[in-house]
Amino acid sequence: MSTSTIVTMDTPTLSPRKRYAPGEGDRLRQDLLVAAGELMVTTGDIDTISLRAVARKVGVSPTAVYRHFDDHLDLLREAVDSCWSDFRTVLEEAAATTDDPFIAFRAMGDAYVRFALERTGQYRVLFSNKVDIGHESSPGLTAFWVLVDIVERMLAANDDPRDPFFVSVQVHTWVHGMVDLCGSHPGVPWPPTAELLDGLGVALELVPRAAPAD
Amino acid sequence: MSTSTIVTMDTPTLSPRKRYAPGEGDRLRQDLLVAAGELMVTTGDIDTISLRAVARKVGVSPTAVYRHFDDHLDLLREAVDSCWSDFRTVLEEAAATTDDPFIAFRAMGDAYVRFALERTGQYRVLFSNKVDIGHESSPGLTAFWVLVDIVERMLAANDDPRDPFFVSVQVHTWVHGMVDLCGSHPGVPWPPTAELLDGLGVALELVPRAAPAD
DNA sequence: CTTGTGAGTTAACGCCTGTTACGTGAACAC
DNA sequence: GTGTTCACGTAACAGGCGTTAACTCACAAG
Repeated sequence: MSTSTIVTMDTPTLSPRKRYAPGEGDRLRQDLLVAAGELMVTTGDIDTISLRAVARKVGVSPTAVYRHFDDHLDLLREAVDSCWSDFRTVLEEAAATTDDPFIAFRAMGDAYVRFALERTGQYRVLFSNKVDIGHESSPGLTAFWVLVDIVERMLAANDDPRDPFFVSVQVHTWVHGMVDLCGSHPGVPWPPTAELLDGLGVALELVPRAAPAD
Repeated sequence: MSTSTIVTMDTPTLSPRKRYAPGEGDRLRQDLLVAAGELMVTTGDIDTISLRAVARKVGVSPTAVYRHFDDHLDLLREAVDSCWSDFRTVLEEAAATTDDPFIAFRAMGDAYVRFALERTGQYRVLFSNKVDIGHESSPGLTAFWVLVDIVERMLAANDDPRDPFFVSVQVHTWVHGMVDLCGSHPGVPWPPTAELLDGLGVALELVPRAAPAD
């Protein structure tokens, strides 16, 4: 008999998985990336994600990975890239809902916080990535420039002479600190994130300037 | 012959290490903690620090660890504790150099940033620790209350009615975001940290209030 | 000189890992 | 029907890991 009852770590326990038809083998590639992304959610650490674990989650043998990726690192790199792409899309869509920079700013902040707190593991992989994946900064930077643009428009509306880049760095570092700290220390009685976001806008004067009393 | 030329991963390449004399075996315990701390500096991730790697760094066999620690997790937990203790000492000493809360605030901020940027790996272990070490929050909290005290005195000096705890959370989240982001993405052209710290004090109004023009 | 004993070491176990070489079986082309 | 090709699977490798059991060996006490 070729089938045994022994369940090793490599044999999936359920869903014997029909193999994809010839020509659409690239779908497995996508499945592997999704599985890697899901593993990030629970581990929050990229170098504890083994090639075998990803294959196991999809229900495929470890060697099947090599048909679609050069090696372990290549798989992880692509998975991180696709995660960056998700994150960027979320932020850009939130920012594009309105032309009012103040509203867009808050929408972007909310989206940022929601992503970071709902998909904490992935967020950690993106931002506390010590693995040298190569071009680590560029995918995140494109979303950052959207923020700089919004900040620029807010400052202009307020006749505020501050440097938009500097203020954007202030915004991003602060929001990152909030979500990273709250996400990693859930036991601490943090103030609600909405309140913290409000405080950020007030402290950095990124709210519509009140019309002077006439 | 009992000595072979084969260098396995467990045999140290240099310094055959004299064993400690009877009675002072506890010194190896300390050596192991120091070695674990040094590994944190380079890895920044606690669960890639293997028991064997720590033993290797000290120049001792893996099993020697078990004389001083229950198991792998016990070793890591003690190492993290000792790292927390270092960090707390640095902050408290910086804060205790003066009675002026505004000066103490800045000194504490500088010390925080310096620790985080010089010992990035250890800082990451302390604050992005997803391993459930048990009492994860308490050692850091004691240093946090020192901050709350300083903030309280600053607010009092300024007749500022804000909640010291809330403001302290704002301070800490922001500083954490700054050092975490700068530390993990060294390629980005960050503004100087001193400038960012200044901006933090200004934005959160944690500077001596200017005397009203008379 | 004998006898412990403290401070380690050696050998081995079972497991998980990335990676290679090779096999297999179904779908399509002709 | 035959052959090829695509989409995988099987078996095996070498090496790292935590952990256990048993051993060694210098030094101190009596």
